Amino acid sequence: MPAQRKVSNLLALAVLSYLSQQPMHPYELGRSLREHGDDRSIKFNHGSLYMVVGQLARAGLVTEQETSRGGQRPERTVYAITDAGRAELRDWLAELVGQPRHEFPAFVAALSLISALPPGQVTGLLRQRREHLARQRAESQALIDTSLAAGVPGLFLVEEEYRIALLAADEAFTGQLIARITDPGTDWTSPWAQFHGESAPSEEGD
Amino acid sequence: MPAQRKVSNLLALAVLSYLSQQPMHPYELGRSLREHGDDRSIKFNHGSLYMVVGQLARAGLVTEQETSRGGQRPERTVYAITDAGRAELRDWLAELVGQPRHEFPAFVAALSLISALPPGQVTGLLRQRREHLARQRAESQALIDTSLAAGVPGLFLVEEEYRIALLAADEAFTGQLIARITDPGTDWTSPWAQFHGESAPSEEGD
DNA sequence: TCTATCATGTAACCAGTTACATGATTTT
DNA sequence: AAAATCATGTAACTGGTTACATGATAGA
Repeated sequence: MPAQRKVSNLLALAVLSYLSQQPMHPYELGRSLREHGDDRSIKFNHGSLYMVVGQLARAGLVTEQETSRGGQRPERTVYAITDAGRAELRDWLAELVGQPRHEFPAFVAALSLISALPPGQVTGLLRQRREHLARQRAESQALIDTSLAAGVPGLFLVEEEYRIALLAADEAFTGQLIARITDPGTDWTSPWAQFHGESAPSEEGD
Repeated sequence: MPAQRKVSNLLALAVLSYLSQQPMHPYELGRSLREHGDDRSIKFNHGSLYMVVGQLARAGLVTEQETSRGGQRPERTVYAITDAGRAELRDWLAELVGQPRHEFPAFVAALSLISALPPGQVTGLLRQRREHLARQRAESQALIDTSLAAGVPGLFLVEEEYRIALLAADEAFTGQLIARITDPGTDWTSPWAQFHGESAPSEEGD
């Protein structure tokens, strides 16, 4: 087994990465993450940042560097990455890139139970889905375009391109699924429809 | 905002679906889930089942139907779905199919921080990744083939086909990314390599 | 100057995982 | 009959989210 990480939350990876550039206090980390749009790639909220930084500190991957009070503001604790932290960052990143793990997207769960809805309703929902996906894809593309125009190097936009690739594949799959359900030649639609007391859905409007 | 679900764990969706067929006790639910291979689509373990069933009961979406003791075995509590539970099942499924939510796959996180690794190492890792993906895709395909041969209707294998579609897209993207990094014509590889004190990686072996 | 928003952190709560417990079968 | 595995559940712990608290600045 691959040596369970002491801190498994992916937010910790981002924290290590940012701290490898320069020491910061948690709030500043949050600001930086948002500014760089990393909140699109890594789930986080105010609370989880403090939690993760605490975990990293307990694990010895970061240390309190100074506890300064600027003016009358609450104490801000600045953290710095340690050598162990740098090693963890490299090792963890390498693992994530080199060894894809089995994940559980919500749509997979939904598909595995899809027979609980009648096929007529499902085709409608799938059409809706396709539109949502197209819109999301367009948004991602727009984000890339404006970023590039603003001078952001392409290297820092690969994750967005990856997202687009997945969205496109999802869209294509969704379209094919609609076709298969509405295609009267398919074997599995009729029993499905009958189970729900429906007749097979027509192929209008695809 | 879309009326936060009282129980948000996707395992609960599967539980509702299975209980809509017939009442069962938690352990039996677990067995059924594994037998149908739903553990590939929905993350669960022994403990989380009991938790989720408890949550569903508190939310009124399922009820204890009977508490039978068969022989000397520990008490088995059998649960049945309620009308509210059936409504929740339909509504939740419809939402999941019709409105794709923003998700956070690990590889997206890794890509967003990829500049922390030197490009030479990254290309190697990406090649590794591509092989892993190909293997996973082959496994999924094999699973589909044997299931179909065993008489499982295609309707119950769509989620596996979806997974294959995503894996294929991922593979393709990974290949293109390797090409872009090793392509000496690309603008973003050189500064990246220099930042790590490397020369740009060559395009051998792709 | 009152109100809103920013900046910063802590505490309480809930969800999820791991470990424990125990009687019943089956295998050796 | 001892050991392993199945069947079933509970309890303890850890991770994550939401809500709370509070001084500082900026806008009305």
